[in-house]
Amino acid sequence: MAGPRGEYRKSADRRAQIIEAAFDVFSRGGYTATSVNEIARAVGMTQTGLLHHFAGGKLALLEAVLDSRDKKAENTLEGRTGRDFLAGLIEISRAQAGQRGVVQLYTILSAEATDPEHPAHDHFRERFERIADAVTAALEETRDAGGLRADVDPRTAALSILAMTEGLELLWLNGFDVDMAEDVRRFIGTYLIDPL
Amino acid sequence: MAGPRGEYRKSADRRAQIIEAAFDVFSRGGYTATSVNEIARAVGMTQTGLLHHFAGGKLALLEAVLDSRDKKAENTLEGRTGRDFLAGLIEISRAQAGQRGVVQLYTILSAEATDPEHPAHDHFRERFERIADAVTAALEETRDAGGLRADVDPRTAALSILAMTEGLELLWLNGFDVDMAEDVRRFIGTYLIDPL
DNA sequence: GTCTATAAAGAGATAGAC
DNA sequence: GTCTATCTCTTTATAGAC
Repeated sequence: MAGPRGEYRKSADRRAQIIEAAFDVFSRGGYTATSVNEIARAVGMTQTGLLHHFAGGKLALLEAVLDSRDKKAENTLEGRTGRDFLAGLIEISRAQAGQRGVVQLYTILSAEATDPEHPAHDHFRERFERIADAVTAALEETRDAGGLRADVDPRTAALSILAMTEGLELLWLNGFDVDMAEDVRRFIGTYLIDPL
Repeated sequence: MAGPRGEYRKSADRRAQIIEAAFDVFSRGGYTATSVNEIARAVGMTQTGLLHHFAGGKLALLEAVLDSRDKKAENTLEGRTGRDFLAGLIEISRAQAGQRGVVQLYTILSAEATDPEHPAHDHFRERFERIADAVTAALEETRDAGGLRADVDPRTAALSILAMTEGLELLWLNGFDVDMAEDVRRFIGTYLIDPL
């Protein structure tokens, strides 16, 4: 199973290179405020040359960027459950502090995609649902293992944890000196019998 | 001290009416994705007719909208301190649930204004600073009255409370069934000796 | 105070040459 | 695979009539 060669390989490389550049530019201005031409210039091409690689136009380009990033992020939590999964959330928060671009991309996009007319609206709603469900499951597993406080509703708690994470990112992006990982750790701890 | 009359009065009314419409439209798409023409149509004017009332163009219009909203919001917390101020935060969260427009305006704008190049960048940074300072002061007052847990740093806690509030708003806008006021109440409670 | 007309810039998309 | 050229639409802003 060797990778593509010759012309195909060249095209795939180019595509990856474009996605990388698009990620940078989208990260600064979100989707709407960013032009394809801006991305094309960043990668040393013209607008038309770039769009040749993305049949669905600007939107297909954004989706390619999001797919690429989502895949990278899923690995940290792969196969973890219960308290171990919750600890993974803290690790992710810690890693975020070194990745302003990713944080900014998702923060700006998930806010502008709040509008049901936004092309990425469904993508972000589903993404939040997926995360919320996974955290809920981890809290339920923790409860079954006797590690959750008695008065905690897993779903409500999961949404609060997600909210805290997103909110801290917003403040951090605005230049505030917050320790995202530590604050998340403390907050998750308020739901547990033994702190993390 | 009667208000303006005749022609002046008419102009001031028109201005207020435009600000109201601009608020609605900005609330749906943020600043960048919204055109002046869209707002003009909403108020039954042309783009040029509208801009006649706002010398600084589109940006002056946004600033007028934000000024108008900020003034309305300040009243709830006016003159309150300590635990009473913290209770005010919960009242505000409760009120938000009936004002999707305001929440959406501030959520989208504070995310897109994360970019230092954004015209409203300074406005939002300063707004967050102001809120963070006020909450920090309220927590310090609560500590001086013996109501704060011993290991709580007021500034860190204030930022977490602000983060939680913003994050809950984002989830709520995305259609999640969160009880913003209740979740904020519970979270502030984790810092206090007696819950609110 | 509001309009029409228009300028000047920039967007995304397509056709077709090489 | 990438380009130039071009279309069409939309943006903000200005000039000037009424």
